[in-house]
Amino acid sequence: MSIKYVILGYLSWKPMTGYDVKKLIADSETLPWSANNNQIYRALVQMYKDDWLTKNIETQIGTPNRHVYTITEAGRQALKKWAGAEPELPQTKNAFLNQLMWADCLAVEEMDALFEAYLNVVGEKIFFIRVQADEKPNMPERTQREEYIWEMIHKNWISHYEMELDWIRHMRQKLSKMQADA
Amino acid sequence: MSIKYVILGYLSWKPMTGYDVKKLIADSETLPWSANNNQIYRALVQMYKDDWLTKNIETQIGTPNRHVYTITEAGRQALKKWAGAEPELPQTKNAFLNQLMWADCLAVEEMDALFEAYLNVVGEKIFFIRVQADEKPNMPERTQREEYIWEMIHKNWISHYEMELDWIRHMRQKLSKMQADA
DNA sequence: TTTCTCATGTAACGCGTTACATGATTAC
DNA sequence: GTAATCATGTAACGCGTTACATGAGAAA
Repeated sequence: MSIKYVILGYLSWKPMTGYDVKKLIADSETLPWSANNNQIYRALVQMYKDDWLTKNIETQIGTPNRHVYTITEAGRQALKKWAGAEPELPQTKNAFLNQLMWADCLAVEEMDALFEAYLNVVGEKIFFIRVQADEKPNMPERTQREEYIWEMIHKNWISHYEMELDWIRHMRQKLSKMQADA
Repeated sequence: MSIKYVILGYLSWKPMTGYDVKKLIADSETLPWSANNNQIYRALVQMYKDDWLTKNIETQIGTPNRHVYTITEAGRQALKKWAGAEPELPQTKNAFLNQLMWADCLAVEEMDALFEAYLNVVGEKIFFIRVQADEKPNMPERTQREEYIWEMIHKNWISHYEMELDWIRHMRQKLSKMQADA
């Protein structure tokens, strides 16, 4: 997967500068990038060279000039092609599961503290995803279908993390029962 | 997260060569590494230098000598420390969700094909995780607790992917209904 | 005869991250 | 007076990947 298409996607809403795109990516609680300049500005330059974007430089005094990029027809076609491409598996790195693999050396209280800590980080994440959904950026007019899709993407993330919570709670209960029985 | 601790974890079962560890990682359907030599052999050398491992070289004729690594007490302590460390959020890169964000340009049949394809890749993944669970590697004797934990890790992955399936099916149905109503 | 297993390692490269650099304006 | 916002970009680095390199013995 490439961040290129995410940038291109946002530019399909309206012309923007790298700085604008950066903010959109940074504000997202679910996009898997930290919105660093290095990637975004390079990607814009590359897509400009590939004629996926046109550039309009607005000269300013004091601050750096704004490089406003606009998606071209070729850009829209590249985006569409990518949107319909063969889907990949989601790739999850769950360090917590790897910790658990070797966690049997921990005492009962230590493991319980680990569960508690995991509940906290996941719970917080859910909270922030919900907050972000309420503070939606300026979106263009959208079809009913697109609105539904975005809602479902949001639900996908929420379900993902809530499953973690249920899973941990279930495990914790079972383990404390095993402990009590022994 | 570091692959170091996964290697260390396997070595806590029994002494092994890099080649052995590589196979264990490669056979795993859920560990997020492709088991490449570059990482594994380097990690072993580094952990040996840090005195987390000792090395015993078994000379052979014809094939390269076997470098058998054994975990030390310092190694076990490092593993335990890591196992009890502050858990991180799982980091998921779901390219499919990013595709969907800009998929409204697709025709109804194209989007349906996309859903079908995603159902397939996720379904296959579930299948392979189940297969791998049946062909367990030679594991050491384990406590009841550890066995339960490993079972729950397995369930975590399965639930994760089955949630994807449910989610897609639900979405697909809803979208075809929206299509019919319009 | 070709492929697989055993067994070690290196080279080149891509993607992503943090931190650095500059500098005016506006808000607290 | 300090911090955030606007706005562009570069440098250094880490982690991970594929591919390369070698070479014997066993299996298909």
